[in-house]
Amino acid sequence: MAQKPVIVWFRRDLRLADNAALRDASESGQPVIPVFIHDETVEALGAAARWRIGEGVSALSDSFSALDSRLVLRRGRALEVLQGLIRETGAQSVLWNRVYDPAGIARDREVKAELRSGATEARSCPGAILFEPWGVATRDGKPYSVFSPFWRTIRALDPGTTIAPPVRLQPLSEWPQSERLSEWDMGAAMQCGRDVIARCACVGEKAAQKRLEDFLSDRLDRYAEGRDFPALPATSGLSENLAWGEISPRTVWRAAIAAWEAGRPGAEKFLSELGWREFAWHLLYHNPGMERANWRPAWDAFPWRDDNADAERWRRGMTGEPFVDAAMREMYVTGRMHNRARMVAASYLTKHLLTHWRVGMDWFADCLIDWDPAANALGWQWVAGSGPDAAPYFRVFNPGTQAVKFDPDGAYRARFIAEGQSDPPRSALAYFDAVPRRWGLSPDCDYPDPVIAHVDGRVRALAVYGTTISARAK
DNA sequence: TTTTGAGTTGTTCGA
DNA sequence: GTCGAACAACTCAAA
Repeated sequence: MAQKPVIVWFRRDLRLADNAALRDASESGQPVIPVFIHDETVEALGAAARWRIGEGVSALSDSFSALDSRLVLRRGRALEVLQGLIRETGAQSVLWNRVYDPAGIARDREVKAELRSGATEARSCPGAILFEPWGVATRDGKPYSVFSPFWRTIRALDPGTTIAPPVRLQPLSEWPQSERLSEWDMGAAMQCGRDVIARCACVGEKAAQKRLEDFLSDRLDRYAEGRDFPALPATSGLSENLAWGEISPRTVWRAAIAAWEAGRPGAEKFLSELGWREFAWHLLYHNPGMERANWRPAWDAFPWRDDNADAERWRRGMTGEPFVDAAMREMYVTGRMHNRARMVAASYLTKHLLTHWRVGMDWFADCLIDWDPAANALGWQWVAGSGPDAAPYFRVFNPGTQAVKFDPDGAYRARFIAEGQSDPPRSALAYFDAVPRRWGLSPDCDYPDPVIAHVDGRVRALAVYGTTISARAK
């Protein structure tokens, strides 16, 4: 009897465990063809994210090799690549795990319709979030737009058990051709930053699992207090792996629930952070416009500046505000930024520098290896004030006060700002290796004066809010 | 339908 | 140094 292979199309689910599409394919008894497609959505990723997904694909490829299988790599429009593979292999079906961003949804809808019209089974499975967005609603049947009631609801739900990774996959008699990952040169856009960030990245399914285990054993109990201090190793660091699906949110959720049931302090707080990730994806699903547009229309009247010279200083970690600059440099050196630092840096750009949150978000998209469109749309709009949170307009972070509170001994700032230190640490010097040469930065230069004094920035921001947002409400 | 309580993460000022 | 109040008003979600 002829083989009727099943294609499993990998996208943001670079793992074998808790992978519904892969499970269904392997249980079909047919040969499984795993494929990753370098399509326009990969092309659209920022520099660091594109490099990072390449690393994840490499690790996934190794995992399949260990199963005597092969991850097929192809470049092109997803539909055409899949149709080509179907022709070449006689595959009868294509399975994948859903994504929930607007561009991904549009692509997948077309792929599904076209494949089905060609009499190929095309089916998507859940996996990138805990609950399907259309399954969580208020009593009125509307999607939640406030976190607390959303959280109360999903906290009581059960996302189900995790799926074991396949032990073996039905072999294929003849493998379709694969492109080489090295030829894709996924780090091309990163220039000098690539080697610096590579030292900090934690790639692949095994590494993600270990990260989770280490966090639960070493750091969970102090998570609630420690998570606000960017110099401490207090957080899970899993955003990087969750972003590319190297670990499933359900795996993390169930581990955290077990810790909570064991009475571990910090477990509830950690769970709620998973809740925020979930909330962001549900919001984006129901409000696809919020990637680019103010969630509160009243904010369309706010005279944010487009890109400008101050914003450029912000990007370069040269605002003269040490906590903000440390944050921006951390992103350049590690590809990530501590959550508290993200808030302070974002507040500074949108309020002190009166620059549109999209300008900052676009930069984050280019620099973060844990880039997540939903979390960033929510986070940036939340800080800016335009998002679903009703943040009081007068909430303007004071970078100096934040530093005193959350970096009391200056360890975080010293870690990433070399200027003024007689013997700066490697992490601070690494910044100068990572940034483009044309910026002309050197650790021997003087640290800049502040772009704007905090008091002046605060007063200016509040004045603009007063004459636009709050005036319109009257 | 109407009412009611509540709402991630802050800062500043004055007692 | 510490503490409470003011900084606005709105919208959501549930009863």
